[in-house]
Amino acid sequence: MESASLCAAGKDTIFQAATNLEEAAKLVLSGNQVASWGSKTKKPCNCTRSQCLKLYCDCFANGDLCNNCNCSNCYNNTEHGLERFKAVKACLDRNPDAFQPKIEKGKTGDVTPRHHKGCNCKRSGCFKNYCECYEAKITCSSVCKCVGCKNVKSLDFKSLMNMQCYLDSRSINLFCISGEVVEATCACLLAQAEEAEKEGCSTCLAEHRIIEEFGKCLTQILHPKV
DNA sequence: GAGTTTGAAACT
DNA sequence: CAGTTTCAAACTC
Repeated sequence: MESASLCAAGKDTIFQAATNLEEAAKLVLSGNQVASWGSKTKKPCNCTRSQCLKLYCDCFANGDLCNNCNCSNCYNNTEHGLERFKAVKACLDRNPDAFQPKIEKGKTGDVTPRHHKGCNCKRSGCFKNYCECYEAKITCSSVCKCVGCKNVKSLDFKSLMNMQCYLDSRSINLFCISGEVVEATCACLLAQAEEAEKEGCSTCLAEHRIIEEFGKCLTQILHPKV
């Protein structure tokens, strides 16, 4: 029984290693093609210490060879194929998804792309290019572990005016919603925030839940009987 | 352009 | 797996 499971585990390990090796070979080959074609326009890197063989290097992380970069002591080229292959394999051993795109398209029917791993920003508020989500021009999601996130969906003035046009057609004035309604809405949002805090949700997730709650409140205002 | 800040990746 | 270090890009002055 135990030896059987050990055997299965061994098989898995070998299979994973083989997969990584195959993936590494593919990446090395694709990199060679990019270098020889030289057609792909990409941002040049400026690496000095990583030899462009670690994921710190954008070229390497994207599976590209360095081409017209400003890097020094670069090994991410055809002359150092073996070193590059070893580096790719080492990355894949650490993380089999290391060379997968970080931004995944939303599931079928969901048009919102999101960061695969999410960000971990603490000081930028996810509102500067330090944040991988912000840099990719997408909002943070529930997979993010960021603190003080400002990179969330928000209503802009145009959306608000469009909403008012819709409400006008129904003789509802968004800007004249009674104090009672505002108070009730705030109470709902506060309750949602407290619940999120009690459940230990991340700031980002809590914000998402509050926004969702706000959406529900708006629906209630527009369709009081629903 | 030099120095600082930032967060991902790598390392321990 | 958490804490620390290294790294290169983003940012500020």
